[in-house]
Amino acid sequence: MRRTKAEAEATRRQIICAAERVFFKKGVSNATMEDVAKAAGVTRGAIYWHFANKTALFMELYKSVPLPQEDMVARELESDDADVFAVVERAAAKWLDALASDEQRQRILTILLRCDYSGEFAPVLEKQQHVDDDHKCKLESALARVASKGQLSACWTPRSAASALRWMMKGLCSEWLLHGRRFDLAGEGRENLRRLIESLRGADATRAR
Amino acid sequence: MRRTKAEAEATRRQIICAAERVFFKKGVSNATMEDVAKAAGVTRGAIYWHFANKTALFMELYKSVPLPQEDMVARELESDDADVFAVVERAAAKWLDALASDEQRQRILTILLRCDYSGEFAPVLEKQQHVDDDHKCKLESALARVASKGQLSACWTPRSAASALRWMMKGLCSEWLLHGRRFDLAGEGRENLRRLIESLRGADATRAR
DNA sequence: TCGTTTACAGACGTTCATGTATGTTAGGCG
DNA sequence: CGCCTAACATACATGAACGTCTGTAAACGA
Repeated sequence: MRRTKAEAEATRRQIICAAERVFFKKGVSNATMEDVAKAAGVTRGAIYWHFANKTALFMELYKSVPLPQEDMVARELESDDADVFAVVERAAAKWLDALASDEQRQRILTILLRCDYSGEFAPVLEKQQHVDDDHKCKLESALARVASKGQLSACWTPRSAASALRWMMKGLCSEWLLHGRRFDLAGEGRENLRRLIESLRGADATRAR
Repeated sequence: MRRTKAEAEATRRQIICAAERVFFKKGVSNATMEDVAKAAGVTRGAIYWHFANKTALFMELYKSVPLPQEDMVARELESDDADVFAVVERAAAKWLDALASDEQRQRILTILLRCDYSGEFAPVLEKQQHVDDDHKCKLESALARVASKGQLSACWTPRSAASALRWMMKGLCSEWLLHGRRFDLAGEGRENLRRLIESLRGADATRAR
């Protein structure tokens, strides 16, 4: 019953897919390898062949999902003449659309939000921290350029504006994912984003449409 | 070695205190009753005497910490002539101060942020959801009254403003607790809150100090 | 075509945490 | 003052999950 290379790759994908569903349903720490094996229609032996342990499986899921930061710090942000606000709004909206229409991505992000990062998964949290820091820096310096052109409302500093944007995005997604996706993420998310950005813009905020 | 009532109550508190430290360090799911017992200087027998199991211990911790919502939906908010913005800002700032100066509260909230709510702890998450909903409603209706007086900026609706406020608070606290408390929570938190609220206020935002 | 290795299934041994059951001692109460 | 029970400590039984080891049949390379 030796499988061909293609078949092996297929079962590997089955295992990852099953892990995603099981982790989502029972939580990472409560899920057992046996659970994942059953859901994938294989035995634990197969899983241990493809992955070292549960941590490795989790890492695989973590690697497989694009985070909002990757989109939001688009290269365009670095160009000096870009409309930073528009770029950020577009990128965020695009990412929200992608999340809203991809159930798999929803499950994986939910898993990442719910899981316990103490112990074995601590490095993941640390890495996430660095990604966050980096994203914050990029956003902040872009907003600093905006401010130097006098296009940032007097209410805000580059730093606080960057924080507000990031927290808004995170709060939005967290609430949507953890509280049962009870509102229209793409619609309301985009709307709220737009409102915040309007507030960040200078005096022309009130005459914007 | 039968203890007096007072002594028993003391060991009970020791256990809770130890659980807090151990849960914080190893995470709820990775922590064992033996760990907690050692940290408390007792045996597992003592813990099982005072608590049914680890879930009960966790619930005890959950009950013991005041959440920001309780302060933010102060009764003052319901009074019709109150300055809603000022009330919210003061309540939030007060809560941030309390958190920043109380390490125990920090640890407990960190535990609650990190832990895996699938399975046994799911009810906690649900309850949290209802508290959140309730808080959102209260805040929203208060902001609706503000809007009816024309004191809410044209950029915002009551609903989006309430969301923005809540997400800002959550993002602020989450980042501070999960990323190693690397900034001044009370100071920067209050500052950002103030900026957002200034943006929520009407046209007088720019002439505010 | 034949040996080797891959891709698993299944069995095994071990660890480890949990919950309970029992033992023990002293406090509180009549 | 003596009994009962509170407040634990200790010992025990159980089971679940893990990781490994062996078996095996077929794919793949030479």
